Amino acid sequence: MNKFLKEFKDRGFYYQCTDEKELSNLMNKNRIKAYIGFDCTAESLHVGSLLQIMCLRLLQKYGHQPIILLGGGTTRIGDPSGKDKTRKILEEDIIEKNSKNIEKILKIFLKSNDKKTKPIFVNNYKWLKGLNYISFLRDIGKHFTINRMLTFESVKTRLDREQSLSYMEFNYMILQAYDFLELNKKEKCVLQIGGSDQWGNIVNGVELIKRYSNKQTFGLTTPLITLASGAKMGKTADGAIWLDKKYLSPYDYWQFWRNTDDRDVIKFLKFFTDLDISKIENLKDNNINNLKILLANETTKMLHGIKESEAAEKIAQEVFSENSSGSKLPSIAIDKKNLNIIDLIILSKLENSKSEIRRLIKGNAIKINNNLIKDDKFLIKPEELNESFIKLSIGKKRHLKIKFN
RNA sequence: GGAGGGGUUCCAGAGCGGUCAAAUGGGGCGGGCUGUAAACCCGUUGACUUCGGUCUUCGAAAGUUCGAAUCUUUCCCCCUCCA
Repeated sequence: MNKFLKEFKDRGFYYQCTDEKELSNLMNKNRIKAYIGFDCTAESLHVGSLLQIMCLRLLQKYGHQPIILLGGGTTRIGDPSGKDKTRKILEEDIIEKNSKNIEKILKIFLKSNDKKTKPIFVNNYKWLKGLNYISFLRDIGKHFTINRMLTFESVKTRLDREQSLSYMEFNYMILQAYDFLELNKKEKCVLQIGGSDQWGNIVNGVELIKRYSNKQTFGLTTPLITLASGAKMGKTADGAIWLDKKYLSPYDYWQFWRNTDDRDVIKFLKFFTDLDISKIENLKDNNINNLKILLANETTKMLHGIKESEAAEKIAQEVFSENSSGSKLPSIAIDKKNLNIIDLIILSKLENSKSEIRRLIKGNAIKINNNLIKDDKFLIKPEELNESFIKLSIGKKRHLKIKFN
């Protein structure tokens, strides 16, 4: 089997392929170009897209060239796959802004120094915006039958549940197929990779190219990542795990990985780090917490760089060691004056509801310099402190250094 | 075009004139156990409070009433069925 495909499988990326054997042959013979599409609905990417990004990296590793298709055009329509409702349509300028931001994130993950594997960024708005309706119907539309389109999962679920599916959304799959055709013509792209929910859309593209230009192309999908807990990857109550400092700090990103469920750790090491498969296999018996730290370090390093990753690990050590002074913790500065505990926490912005703070105090959650605060009228007198700062703790995980000016 | 059903606190979902800041479950938060895991147990989950209470919430507005999430009217939005 082709080396790329072998590792693709070993790491657990593989779900389905339109013609694995032929693809393997082709990839053995040639460097190929493969693409993954990213839609521009959100202002940034989150860990939900990380597996696709790892696929792109893997392509580069084996000398193939990734194409990133930014769905500037298709986002204007909205993919009905996996959605039970029509999404609200975004403003044009927001889509443009989103696509630029997404491109920036992807560039962090992909190497650009080798000309042969340098990522190619394209935006399908470029070719979709100027499509002529009549000629599109004649050239492209004739290759699709409604009979078949109705059998696709994305369409079927909507119809089965008698949820409306607009004609606009119904066309999404044709446009995505057309994207592949366009990339095949312009860039000689022969492979589309995507999540398993994209299978239908990808197959459409492969078939369109077959009918339109009588060329063989391929589709490859990755599995939907399911967590041991059954939850969706990367979604927490606070929101998505963003791959952007602006929306999620490197420390919080590090913590996300550090808190991985035991049962998911090995899987994630294979998915989301560059560590050799054989090495990961050997690591299996190590202390699970050390593996989680390794996972957190590797993933954070890849996105935010080694410095941020090391800093995050150090902060974590501070935060979770029982009697630390908190010297390395994030800090804020406030004016030197007597403050009661509730006002102090409000100023720290760790909480913004006084009722909630009172509840936390009742629940034994608040500590100053590792001492439990029981009284919600507790007064902090900066003048009487030995140090120029205090460590404020809420629960076990939130700590802050407060300096008095 | 006709006939019904519904919009409740983060989510699902009870309540259908006072005892409702609103059952129950999920999620969140905090505590316990532990390993920053899972499972489990306990507490908590609108805001403010001098801890007595006070104020603001049940799609929107107006009204009936001593008193409305609960009744009436109008409006907006969802859904189901029939043609």
